[in-house]
Amino acid sequence: MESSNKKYAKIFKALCDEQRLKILDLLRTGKKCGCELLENVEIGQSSLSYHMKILVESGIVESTQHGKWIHYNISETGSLYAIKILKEITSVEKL
Amino acid sequence: MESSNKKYAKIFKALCDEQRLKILDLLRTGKKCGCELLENVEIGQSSLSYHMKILVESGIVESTQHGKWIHYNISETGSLYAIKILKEITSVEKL
DNA sequence: ATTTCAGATTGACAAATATCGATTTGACAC
DNA sequence: GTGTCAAATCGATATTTGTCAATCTGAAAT
Repeated sequence: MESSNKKYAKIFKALCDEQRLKILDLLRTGKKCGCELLENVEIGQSSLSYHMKILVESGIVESTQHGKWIHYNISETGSLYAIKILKEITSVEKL
Repeated sequence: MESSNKKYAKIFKALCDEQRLKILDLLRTGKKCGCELLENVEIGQSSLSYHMKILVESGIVESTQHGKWIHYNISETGSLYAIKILKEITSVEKL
């Protein structure tokens, strides 16, 4: 319960950067590869790769390799988990 | 829609630090003043004040002054709003 | 009006983050 | 194999964040 905070912080850390929120927004219209994302974001390739790693490790985004491309999409499981956690940590205990 | 990302990032930024999650957890059992929180957290008074400001500005926590004490509590409105935003940004558009 | 105590603010500093350009890796074509 | 293109990694750097100790502010009590 104490140490879950580290895990939870990691999830919300994925969501506290403007670039990553922009990327997430791009993914809302469906699965996209890195180079597609790169065209719609104002950062370089290495920075994009850095952000994608954070998003994937948070569980909110998942990636699948298709040859040399990697396709990214919003993970429903990961998203629902994040929502569950958010509800939990903001719920006031009833007496 | 583009610039809301800044606003959203601010909300999730409140949740991406272990100390703040710890504080939120303490508030789950009810309204508490700063000095009470201070006793249960391993940081100094100025750091606590810094974190409380971030939490309050995110809308997830609200504060009320009682004399020289300030009471903090989890805001239901703010929490519901955060949940709403999280659902939105992770929802995949249906065609 | 002085003292006391809760909380905010300031200045300094270390650690973590986000960025870039350059290089490396890995898959597919040729 | 060689070349090509997507993505990862590395090294350097600027910015942001979290922390502390010290000081300031503001309310309540004496």
